[in-house]
Amino acid sequence: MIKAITGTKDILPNEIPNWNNLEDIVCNAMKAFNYKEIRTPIFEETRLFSRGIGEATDIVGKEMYTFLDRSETSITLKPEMTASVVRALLEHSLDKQNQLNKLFYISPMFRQERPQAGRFRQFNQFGAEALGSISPALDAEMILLAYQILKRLGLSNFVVKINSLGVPSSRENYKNLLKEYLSDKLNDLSEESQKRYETNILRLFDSKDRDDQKIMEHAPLLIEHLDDESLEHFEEVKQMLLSAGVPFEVDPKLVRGLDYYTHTTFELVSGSVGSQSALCGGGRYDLLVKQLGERDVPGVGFAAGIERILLAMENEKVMPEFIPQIDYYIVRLEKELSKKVFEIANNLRKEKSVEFDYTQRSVKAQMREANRLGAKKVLMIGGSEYERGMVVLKNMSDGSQEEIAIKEFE
RNA sequence: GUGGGUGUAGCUCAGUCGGUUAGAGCGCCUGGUUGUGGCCCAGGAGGUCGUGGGUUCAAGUCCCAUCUCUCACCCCA
Repeated sequence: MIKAITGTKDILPNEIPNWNNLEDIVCNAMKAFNYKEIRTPIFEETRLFSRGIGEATDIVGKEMYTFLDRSETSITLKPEMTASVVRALLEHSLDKQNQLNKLFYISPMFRQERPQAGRFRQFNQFGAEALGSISPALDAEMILLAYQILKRLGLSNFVVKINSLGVPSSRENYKNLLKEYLSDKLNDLSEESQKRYETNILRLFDSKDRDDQKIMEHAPLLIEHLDDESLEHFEEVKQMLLSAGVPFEVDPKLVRGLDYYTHTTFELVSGSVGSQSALCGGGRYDLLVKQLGERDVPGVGFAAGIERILLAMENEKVMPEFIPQIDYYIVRLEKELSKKVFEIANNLRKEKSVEFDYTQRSVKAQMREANRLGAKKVLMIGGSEYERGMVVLKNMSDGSQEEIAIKEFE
């Protein structure tokens, strides 16, 4: 039997209402904050991601679905959306048409990792990007937006973590400080962390190695060595979150894996899913656009994992229940009336949802099916009523029925 | 890429110290009088026990391999 590729999933009809519900809530929230939807291709030239996300990141280094097409161009299925959105912005000069572009998306992404709870190779994200302003109000808005969406979906068991990475100049100073602190402890670090000491020293804070954590516990923190401008930016973000009533905690060790972040980074972390607990992550990226084009456009954004959110909703038992319903089921008493049923059904279908039996089942079986489908009303065609030009209309909720002229349905 | 667990009906699972026709619940189908659902009752369909080897008189059960799914590491949404 041919099966879906490892790490991919079919979303079956009975799950679709949950997806539609989530997408509706996302779209409505985005609309409320005046974000406009954007859709970009599923694949891009590989160098968009290698340049945009960063060669040293895990995503680019070992997780991308990359292949050569027939003209030998290196193609990659998008592992995240920010680089694509920025590409589209520059390609169509949206940044010149509007000073500020507030965009959102809902789209599948692809990463070749080992699947586990809350992690898939094809997964869906919704997210938002605001391009064109350095205002901390937008950093706060992103966090508020993500927070509100999760709340509207019914989730409560999650926390908002924020941090600031400052600007590159203050970060460089800090990195040197950190290197100095670690210089005599290098041999005590795990192998992985020793590598990161060279490639991306900030990520040492992420290490789950006990000994590493012990060492890092006393390390100087970036947030204590920010320049004044970065501090002020961060302070304003926090003030606005407070005034918006968004509870948050500052996590100085929150260092995100993508190269392009500056200033604010944040995560919304659930306590209701497995170890893949980040429902949503994002931050400010004032340098990315320049890296991909010649123009200098600041930006801030977030991405949220739909599968993880649905999983959290299930575990928190806040998934709304959707009971299937149709307006009419048409029961045919004599099988010679099949053509009549077909005609009436299609008339009703101009306005209502209608179903009928396509096989030759008994009246009892048809009624059972009507009940199974959640039909509000059953139209019975045939017998003496039909000869008098009437049909029986049965109300399935209370079992009452009445005769109505068949003309009403023709 | 590394490690642990798992695989029996459409679904959730039981199956004893290896022993004869492999079970349950749910779901599905049919029926419980001539043309009526939900509840109840009766009956029915549906399984090469993941796959391939091996041990044995005998394997769903033991051993090996392989695949699958799954959880965790890693990383992230």
